[in-house]
Amino acid sequence: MGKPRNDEPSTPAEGSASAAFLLAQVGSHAATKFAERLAPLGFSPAHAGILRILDKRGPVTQQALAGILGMFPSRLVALVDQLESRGLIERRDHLEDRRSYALHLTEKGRSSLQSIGRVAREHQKALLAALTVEEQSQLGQFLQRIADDHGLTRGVHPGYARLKS
Amino acid sequence: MGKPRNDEPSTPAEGSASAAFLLAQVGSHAATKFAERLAPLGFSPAHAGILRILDKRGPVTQQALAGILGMFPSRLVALVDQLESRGLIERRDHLEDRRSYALHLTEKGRSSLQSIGRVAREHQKALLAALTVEEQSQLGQFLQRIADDHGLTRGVHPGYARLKS
DNA sequence: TGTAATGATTACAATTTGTAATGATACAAT
DNA sequence: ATTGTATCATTACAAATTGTAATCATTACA
Repeated sequence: MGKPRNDEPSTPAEGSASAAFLLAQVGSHAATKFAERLAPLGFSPAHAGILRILDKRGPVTQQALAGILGMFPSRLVALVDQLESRGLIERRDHLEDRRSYALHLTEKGRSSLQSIGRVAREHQKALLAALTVEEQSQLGQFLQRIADDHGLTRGVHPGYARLKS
Repeated sequence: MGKPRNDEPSTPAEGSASAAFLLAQVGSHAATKFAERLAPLGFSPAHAGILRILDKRGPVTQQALAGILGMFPSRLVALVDQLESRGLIERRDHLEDRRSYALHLTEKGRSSLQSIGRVAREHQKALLAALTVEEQSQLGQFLQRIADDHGLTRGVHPGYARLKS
């Protein structure tokens, strides 16, 4: 009954699924729940992702933003339209290249981002309620190490590419 | 610099994202990578899920299977067709109700399930390579507790409902 | 019996997602 | 300068996905 060795991965057989499966399962659930909490504010996860990136990486072109989010520029158009019509971001003229816009986060957008942050914290609290604070921190470290190991971009959910507008 | 208290969740600010976000991010990545490993065998995650459930929960009707997977019965038809045409499952007559079929896993299906299991273990090994075996086990326990806490059905990925045929 | 409900399937409508075409602009090479 | 090619945002369009409704056979209930 010793612990499994590294080259002979555990097959948790009955009772608990594999960590990899659980990761996908719980991750999907987390994404769904977060989207549900976001919906009342009129945002989709993709909206939140856009605001987040604009906040962190300053003004960018739509092309660059699409690249970061891993979605087609054509799909970004509608999302940007929606956020701009709500006054959360602005399409300002790009100084050096008149083909493109420089997307800016407005004050109102920054404020929305804070609301989103609050929702995210509530979400996290509910999601991880089964763990002690200490364990939550450990979980976060494990996940961050996995994410880094696989070259995942911080703050960019691979699923943005296919989360509805 | 003490640890955050429970009613004042940590905002990891810079450097590392929140555990909830990481969960969704890494989980999505895990699902994608698993699907990629499965593709060469001619399976989608949904296929694997069906075989898995038939193996564990004996013969079931398509209606019941759709319920378990959280997908529409109409969508299941094509998936079952594909698996049956490959001889991995069978639509046998239901003894008590001639409207429905009893879906059975064949020997060949059982063998495919083993191949899938091997792929899953390779996948897990690669996915969790950044963690020690001890940490992998801990991660699995954390995730299982979260999954149980939220009433997630063991072995059923919420995303099956929208993973391509 | 007959009337409503259920299971599998098919048909269809709605949504989502990827690609290609458009018009304006930039850049590189004459 | 001028011509050709590449890029950016946008639109138009095609393909795939997904949800709903209709169908047919069968079962359950009144």
